Amino acid sequence: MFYSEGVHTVGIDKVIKEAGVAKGSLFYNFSGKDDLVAAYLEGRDQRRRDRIARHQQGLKDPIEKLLAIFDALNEAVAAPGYRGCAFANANAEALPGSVEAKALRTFRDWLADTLLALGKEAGFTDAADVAARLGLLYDGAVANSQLDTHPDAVRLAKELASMVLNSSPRTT
Amino acid sequence: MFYSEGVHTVGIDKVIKEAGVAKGSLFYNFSGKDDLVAAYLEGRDQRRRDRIARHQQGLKDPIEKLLAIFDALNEAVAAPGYRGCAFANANAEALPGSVEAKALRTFRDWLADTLLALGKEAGFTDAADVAARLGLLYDGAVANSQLDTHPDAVRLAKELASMVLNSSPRTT
DNA sequence: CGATTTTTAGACCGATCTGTCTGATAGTCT
DNA sequence: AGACTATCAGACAGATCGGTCTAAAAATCG
Repeated sequence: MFYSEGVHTVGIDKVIKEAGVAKGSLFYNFSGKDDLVAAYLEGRDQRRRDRIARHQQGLKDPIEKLLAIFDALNEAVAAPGYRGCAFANANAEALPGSVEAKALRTFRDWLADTLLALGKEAGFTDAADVAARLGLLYDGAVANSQLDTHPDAVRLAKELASMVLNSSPRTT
Repeated sequence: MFYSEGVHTVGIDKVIKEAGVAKGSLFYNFSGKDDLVAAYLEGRDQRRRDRIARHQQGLKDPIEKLLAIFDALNEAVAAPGYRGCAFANANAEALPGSVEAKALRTFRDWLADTLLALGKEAGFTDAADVAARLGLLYDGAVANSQLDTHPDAVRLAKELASMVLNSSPRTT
């Protein structure tokens, strides 16, 4: 519900009704709504990383691993009810320092690190630049899929990513 | 305030206090908060289109006009307090059919139409494909700038856009 | 079994939300 | 001047918000 309707829009009462649980139980297990939202976002983060790892499984070539990230995204986008990046959405109306902002930062940093590490592993002369370009394409695919419900956005992004990877100079 | 703090976060009372206006006056001029939000988003839409038009001013070549869109974006991103696309942010926690959703659709449709029209004007064999790629890069630049505060995202996107434009087949 | 933990339904709290209403005041027209 | 339009400050309403509390029931565990 937080994902499909928005963190602000969904109140505690809606949550307990949907979960079929007493209000007291919720606050017995979570210190407050912030805590609940943090748990929601942590779950999202974990599942997203798992999905990427699953699509990278068995691949040796770091370039293929980079491209597999787009395959993982493609799976997510194709899922019914896709509404874009949960972290970006939650952050859109959250204040700096909020749990939403922290969750966003956690994922973004992980993504940037992952792209950079794979770029280095692949031997790109300017791995940071390659990582930045891929990150841009990733974000573009996410946003475009959400805002225009364009089914080909991810495929297009992967295509452009291939182009970037093929045209960037490597030491090896 | 709607832009920097979020539509849901900012209440009527905050608005009238900041505007130095009486509550009655606000509801005398606007039928409700939705109406106020709609006006806010319409203003954003107008200013964004104006900014793009300004950057395209004097240019004849449709390809240069396409690239000028990224220049306009660059100006917006560089402005202090940039927090991404106002429509996307407002829509992140809005329900389908809301004024936020309508405003988003209006701008997105305009952007898609504009890209397609310029692509056709430039004589691309597959103008729809070119427009889709540019849209993807545009969205990527917006999202990346917002989520990572990456100052070079727009420049990078324009560079990739140039690559796309140069490598796409044209009839003329 | 007894002791402890967890869940239950729902009343209740104070704060905040959008929106209304009042009655006076000010500005703008002909 | 007179009629109309707009603004004012702020009390008020009804709903909803996150969160607390109670007292009983249920589940868990040594």
